Amino acid sequence: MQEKQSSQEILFLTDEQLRLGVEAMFFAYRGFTADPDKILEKYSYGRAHHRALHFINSYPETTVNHLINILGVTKQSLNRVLRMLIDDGLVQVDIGKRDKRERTLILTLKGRALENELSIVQRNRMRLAYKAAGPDAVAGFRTVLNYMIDSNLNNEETDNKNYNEGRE
Amino acid sequence: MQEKQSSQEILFLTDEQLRLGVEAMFFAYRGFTADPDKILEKYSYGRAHHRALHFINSYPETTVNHLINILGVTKQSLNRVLRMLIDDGLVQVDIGKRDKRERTLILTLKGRALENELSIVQRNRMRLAYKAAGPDAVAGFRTVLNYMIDSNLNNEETDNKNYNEGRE
DNA sequence: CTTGGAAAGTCAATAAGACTGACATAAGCT
DNA sequence: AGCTTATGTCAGTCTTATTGACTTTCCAAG
Repeated sequence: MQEKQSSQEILFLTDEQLRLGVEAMFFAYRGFTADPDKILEKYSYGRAHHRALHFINSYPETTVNHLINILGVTKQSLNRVLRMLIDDGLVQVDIGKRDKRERTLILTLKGRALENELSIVQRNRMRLAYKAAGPDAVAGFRTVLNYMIDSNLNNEETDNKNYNEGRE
Repeated sequence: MQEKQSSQEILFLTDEQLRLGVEAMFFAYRGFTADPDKILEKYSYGRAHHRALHFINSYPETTVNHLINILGVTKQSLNRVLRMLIDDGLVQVDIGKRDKRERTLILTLKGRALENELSIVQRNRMRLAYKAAGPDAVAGFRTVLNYMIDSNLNNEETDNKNYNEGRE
C-alpha cells in the first residue's frame, strides 16, 4: 500500500482533478453549442434541427431509422423536426431503392447551406481551440473523447428495434 | 501559396478533422451524462437538479444569484429546481451573513450523498477514459477543453444583472 | 429616515423538445 | 395470405427552459 506510485498517476487521477474535468466538460460543451444556437434562433430552429442536419449531411441517403438510432430519439420526436426541415425545403426525402418502405434523406442545396453555416462557426471554435492547444494536445483530446464515448449509446448495430417501447 | 506547411498543420486542421472533433464532442457528452441520468431517474430528478447539486457542492455557501450566473438560467427556472431540492432536504438555505437579502446554499448530508453518488459514476467514466488515454493525452484534453470554453458564458463577473429581461 | 435599487421568491403563460401509447399505411418476407 | 418492418401521425404528458409581472425584504445613498 505504501508503494511509490508514479507521481503523474497520483496527480491526474485525484477526485479533484476528475471533478475539474467534469466541470470543464460542462462548460466546454456549452461553449461548443453557443455559436450554432445563435444562428439557429434566426431560423426558429433548435438544437434538434442542427443535429438532424449534421447527421444527414454526414450520412447522405441515410434512412429515418438510422437517424433515430444515431440521435437516440423516438420516431415521433424526430418526425416533428424532420417534417419541418422537409417542409422548409432543407431535406429531400426519397423512397428507398433497395427497400421501398425506407425513406432516404438528403440535404437540398438550401439544407447544405444552413448545415454549412452552422458547421463553420462550430469548426471555427474548434479550430481556434486546436490551434491554441497544438497538435499533441489535440491528439490527446481526441483520444480521451473517444474513450468517453459510450459505445452502447450510439452503436447503430445495437438491438434497438424496440425504440418505441420503454426508454430506459 | 505553395509553401511547405507542417504536415501536422495540414492534417489536424482540415475541415474533415474538425468535423470529426465536433461529432466526437456530441457523442462524448452524451456518454458523459448517461450514467448520472440513470441515477437521477430513480429520484425523479433531471439534469437540472444534477447541475445545481454539483455547483452548490463546488461552491458551498454560494448565493442564488451566483448559481444563476454559473448555470446560465433564469431565476424562475432555477427556483423550481431549487425549491424541490430544498423541500426534499438536499439543500439547506440560510440567510446571508454579510447581506441579509442573499440566501446562501449548502448541501445537507442527504444532498452530499446524492451529489456523491452522481459524481462517482461520472468520475468513474472519466477515470477510465483518463487511464486508458494516459497522462499526456489527459493534459492535451484539458488544454483543448479550456480553450473551447466560452469565457463570455460562464464568467460570473460578467454584466448579467439584467438576467430577467430579454435573453438575446 | 426615506427612497430607490438589488436579491430573492412566486404566479401565470408559453415554448421546445422529448416521451408514451395507439393506430394507419405501405411494402417486404415467409 | 399473414406477420413484420419502416414510416408517419394523432393525442396527451413531462421537463426544462423562457418572458412578464408583482411582492417582500433589505441595503445604501441622499
